[in-house]
Amino acid sequence: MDYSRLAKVLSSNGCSLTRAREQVFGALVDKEGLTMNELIDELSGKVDRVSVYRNVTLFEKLGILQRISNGFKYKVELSDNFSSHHHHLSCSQCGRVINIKADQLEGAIKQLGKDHGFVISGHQVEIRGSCAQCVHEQDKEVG
Amino acid sequence: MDYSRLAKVLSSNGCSLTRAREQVFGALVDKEGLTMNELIDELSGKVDRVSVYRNVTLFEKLGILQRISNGFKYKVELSDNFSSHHHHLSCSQCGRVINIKADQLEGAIKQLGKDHGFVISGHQVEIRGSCAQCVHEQDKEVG
DNA sequence: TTTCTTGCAAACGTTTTGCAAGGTA
DNA sequence: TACCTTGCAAAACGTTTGCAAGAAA
Repeated sequence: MDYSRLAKVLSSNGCSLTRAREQVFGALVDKEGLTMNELIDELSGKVDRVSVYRNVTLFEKLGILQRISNGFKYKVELSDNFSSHHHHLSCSQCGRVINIKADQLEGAIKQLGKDHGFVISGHQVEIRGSCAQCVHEQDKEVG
Repeated sequence: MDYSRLAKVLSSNGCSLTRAREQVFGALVDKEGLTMNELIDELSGKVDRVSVYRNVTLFEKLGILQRISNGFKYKVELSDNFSSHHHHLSCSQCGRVINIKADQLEGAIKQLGKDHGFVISGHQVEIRGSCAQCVHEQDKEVG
């Protein structure tokens, strides 16, 4: 695992790359968003839940990760700096959050800000429904 | 206050229009979204917080109200059946959630579902930033 | 050494559950 | 009567705080 970019962001903010931070970061690399509980479970025995919370908060402040809406809970995932800007399809059946590119949305959102004199600092699009896989499973059951 | 449509939805689902439900519904009419605490405070002395929660849950199930993301908390507002479909500008400074129409987004979102074989049941767009009023206040302070 | 981090325990705010009493049909 | 609904108390979560011990510079 390459922690050099992480280490750089941390050290330039007066923080060090500790074992716990490596663990939290490592648990998020190449993953779709995780709930706090999933993240805590995955790190259980390795990092205390309190440290998970503290480092998630820190990482968010440093722009290392972001929270994404998932129903009325949230999930965490590495931020655009460590992955790339995208939006989410939330499957209500299996709970997956699928990352998608959505260039068309970006323009429409910028325009809305302009129309309403609103200075946009960020946005989030959550599309709820059933993913292709769950729809497929259902079709099999019914058919 | 006209509760006839509310009564109709309730009774067609085997529920009655009680005093508490009138109160909860009434507190939401013609309002931008409220947090649970705001709603509970507004009904304090009139409806117990537990009943507020229970009826919010019921109303959501019956499509009477919807929860909207606000940061990683949520607010509640009457659903599209009792108001009209719209999206939200969340001001991070004053906390207001401003309702907007966003026709351009609707098409883009539908298309995304198609592209990914995803059956959309609902969507939510949250645009965070500073509302015109807060930006204006700030300009005054600085200038 | 000095400062940053961690783990544990305990506090907190939000939401849910159990239950007996009060309404409604 | 039979069922719904409410309020209260208490439990269950998710998250944060205080503090003393452990790691990093």
